Amino acid sequence: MPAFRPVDEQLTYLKKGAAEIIREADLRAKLERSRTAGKPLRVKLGMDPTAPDLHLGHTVVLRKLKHFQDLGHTAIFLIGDFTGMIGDPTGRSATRPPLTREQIEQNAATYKAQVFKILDPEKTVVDFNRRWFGPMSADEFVRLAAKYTVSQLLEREDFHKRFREERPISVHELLYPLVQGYDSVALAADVELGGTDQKFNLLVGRELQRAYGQESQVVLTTPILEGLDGVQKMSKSLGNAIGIHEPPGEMYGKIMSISDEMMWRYYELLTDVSLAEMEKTKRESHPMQAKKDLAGRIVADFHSAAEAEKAGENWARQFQKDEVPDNAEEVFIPLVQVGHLVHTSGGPSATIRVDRLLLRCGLAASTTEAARKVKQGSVRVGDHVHAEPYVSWPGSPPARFPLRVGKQVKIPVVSW
RNA sequence: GCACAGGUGGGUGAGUGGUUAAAGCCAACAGACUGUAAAUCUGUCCCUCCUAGCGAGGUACGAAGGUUCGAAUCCUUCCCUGUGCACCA
Repeated sequence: MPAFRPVDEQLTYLKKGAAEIIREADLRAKLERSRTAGKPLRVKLGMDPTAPDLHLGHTVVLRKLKHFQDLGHTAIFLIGDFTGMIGDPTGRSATRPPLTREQIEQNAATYKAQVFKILDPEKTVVDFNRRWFGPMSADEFVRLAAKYTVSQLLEREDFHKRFREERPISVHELLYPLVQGYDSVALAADVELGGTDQKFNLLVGRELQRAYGQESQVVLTTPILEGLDGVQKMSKSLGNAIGIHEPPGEMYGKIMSISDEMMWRYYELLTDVSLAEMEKTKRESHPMQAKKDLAGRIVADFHSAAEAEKAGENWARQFQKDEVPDNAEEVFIPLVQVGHLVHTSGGPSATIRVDRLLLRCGLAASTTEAARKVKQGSVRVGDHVHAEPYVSWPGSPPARFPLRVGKQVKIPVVSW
C-alpha cells in the first residue's frame, strides 16, 4: 500500500502549470479520502490518435499526468480509437474528416512509444475506448444520448457559432462530447486532464458520471503552450514546434532560441521544477545559464543526461565561441554536381561553385538564394568570409571544409 | 437559381493599360550590436544561367482563352469565396 504525501504538498505539486481546476475543493476532498483509505486516484487522460508525431506542446498535459503518477496515483492513458473515428470537432469550424481504422491503429502504436518517454510504462494503464464502445448495443447508446440535451451541447462555442451561422453540424460531431464523457463513466475516473480547449468535453464527463450515479470527476486543464515565436500556439503546421523525436542538438538549439520571457513559461509547463525553485533561479541565475539548464533538462527527458550535456557543449562551441561543433553534419557530394576540375601548371585543382554547394548542403533553398547569401557576405568557408562565387581546392580529393551561413554549419565533402 | 462584392508574392494588402518582379506592413533570412535570446539599426526576401553585373533569360497577380505594340489592370467563359434575395408548400 503506497504511502501518500500530505494533501497540501500534493496539491502544490499538482497546481503548478494548471490552468484551471474544477473544482479545487473536490480535488482536495478526493486526495484526502485517497490518503486515508490508501487508495490511489484514477486519473484519466484521453488522446485521439490523430497526429502521429507529438511535440512539446502535447507533453504539457502528459507531464501533468506524470505528476499524478509521481504522487502514487493511477495514470490511465486512454487512446481514443473509437472517438478518433468521429473526429473531435474542438476548435474546428468545419467537419473534420474521420480517420480510417488503419490510420488509427498505426497512430496508436506510435503514441504509446512516445508517451512513455514521460510516463512510467510500468505504472501506466493504457486503455482503448473501443473496449466499451465496440460491444455497446444501439439501445444502450441511445440511452446514453438521452442523458444530455441538444441545447446543452449547443452551449459549446464552436457548435453554437456554426449553428447560428447555419453551417452544417453533423449529428456524429454532436455525439463526440457524449462519447468522451462516457469514457469517464466507463473508467470511473476521479480526475480527467486535458488542454483548456477540452474544457467543454471534460465537463460533460462530470454531468454524465452524475447521471450514471457516480461521483463527478475533477477536471484539471493545462494551458496551450506557445511555440518558438512565443505568440502562436505550438503547432507543427505553424513551424514553431519542437518535436519530441528531434535530435538532441536541434532540440537544445531551439530551446535556446526562445525569449527569456518564454523561458519561464517553458519551465513551468515542461519541467518538474517547483515554483519555489523557479523563483530562486529567477533571482540568482543569469538568464542564459537558466536557459541552458532548461534546455539540458528537456533534452535529458527525451534523450539522456549524457546527450544533453553533449548537446550543451556543442551548442556553446557553435553559438558562443563560433567554432565548428564536432557533430557538424557531413554532406557527401560528387564534384560534377557542384563544379569541375581545372588543370593548372601546379597540377589539377577543383573549382567549386559556392551557390550550388550551399544548395546541396541544405543551407539555402535555391541557387538564387544561395548566390544572394554569398553576395551579402554571410557565407564562410573555413574561418573566412567568402564572397566570391567560386572556391578552389588545389589539394587532392576529397575537398572537405566547414561551410557556414550565419550560425549554421555543414561540412561538405566533395569527391572526384 | 438571381444580384452584388471579391480572388495579387509565406501572411496581410496597395496597384485599375506602359520605368511594375509588382508599394507598405508582418513573418522569414543575413549583417552590426549582445548574454543564446529580446530590443535596435542595416540589408535581403520568385526561379535559372553565367562573364557574378544597378547582367541575361524564364516564370508570376484564381484558371483558360481573347483585345492591344504593350495587361495584374479591358473583354469572354469557367472555378472558388463572401454578402443579400429567392427556393425550401
